[in-house]
Amino acid sequence: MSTISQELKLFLNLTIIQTITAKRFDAKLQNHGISLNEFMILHHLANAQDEKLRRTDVAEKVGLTASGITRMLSPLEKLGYVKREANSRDARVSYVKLANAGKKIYLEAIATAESTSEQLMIPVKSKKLEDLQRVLIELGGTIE
Amino acid sequence: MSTISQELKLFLNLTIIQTITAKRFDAKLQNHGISLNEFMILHHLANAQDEKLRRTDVAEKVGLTASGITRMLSPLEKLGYVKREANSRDARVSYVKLANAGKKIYLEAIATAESTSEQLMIPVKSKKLEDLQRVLIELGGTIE
DNA sequence: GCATAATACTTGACTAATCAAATATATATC
DNA sequence: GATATATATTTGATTAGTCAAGTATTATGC
Repeated sequence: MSTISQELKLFLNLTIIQTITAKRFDAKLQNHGISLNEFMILHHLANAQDEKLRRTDVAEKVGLTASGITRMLSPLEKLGYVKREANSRDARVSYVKLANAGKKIYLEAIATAESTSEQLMIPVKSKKLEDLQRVLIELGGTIE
Repeated sequence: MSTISQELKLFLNLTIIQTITAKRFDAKLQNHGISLNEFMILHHLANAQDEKLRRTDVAEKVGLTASGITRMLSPLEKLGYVKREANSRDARVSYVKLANAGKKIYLEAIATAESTSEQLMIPVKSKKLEDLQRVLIELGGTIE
């Protein structure tokens, strides 16, 4: 049996935990018609200056490529959750701005997100975050 | 600005950290021609009794669906990294068994995986895992 | 021991993302 | 101020996975 380092175990567990918890989270958010990544975009917009961000900044904040962001934003625009805004100083840039409908959905989804993450993180709370590896195991990590 | 709980922040950071680190990890493993999830399958097989597992067990261990596992294993079989084995007691079950070529690749990839995870987890080590949220921020979490 | 339900796996249709290339604009250099 | 390089975004082709349905087999209740 191969022995692997604590760091590698930790990383692998991070991976599987995220795979599993993201699915559960996503399923809950479907009640609001949005995905986890869409929720994350709305969150970043809601907390940004003027509730708007450049598309590359959105990409960086959610960890996707600019291309992926273009694809994700297109349906959100059609639904009227976000809108485009030009940058008067730089014509290459296109801002994404939170629209009213998007803000409404975001605020509704927050309640769901809070209760879901609370449920998911119960084991973390009880251990007071002191041992990440142990926590990851408790959350369902399969590498011990 | 909306205020969100520690648990939700933690979960969202877990998500983005994983998105980013998985990409880096995956890129490194490409030197061995395998993906992160393929590496994880080889790892579980290498550590299993008789170096074999049922397909559903593989699915559960890596957090994917049975369908996804079928699709992932197909190229690994073609490459001769894993092979099929029947279960004499239950004809529904098909074992996945680590083949020699697969073991070889796994052992080679381990070195890469170790050095990559070590690099990725440097901030974790230094903080001795005591504060997960702080660590996630240090790893690049964008929700503070 | 027969009908019903549960389990293991595969397949077709789809989706969310990637990458590489294309377009448009802005910045820097000489 | 012309040319080369860098940045912001979009698009076509591809990929890794999902879900729902289908097939085969096994387990359960009467």
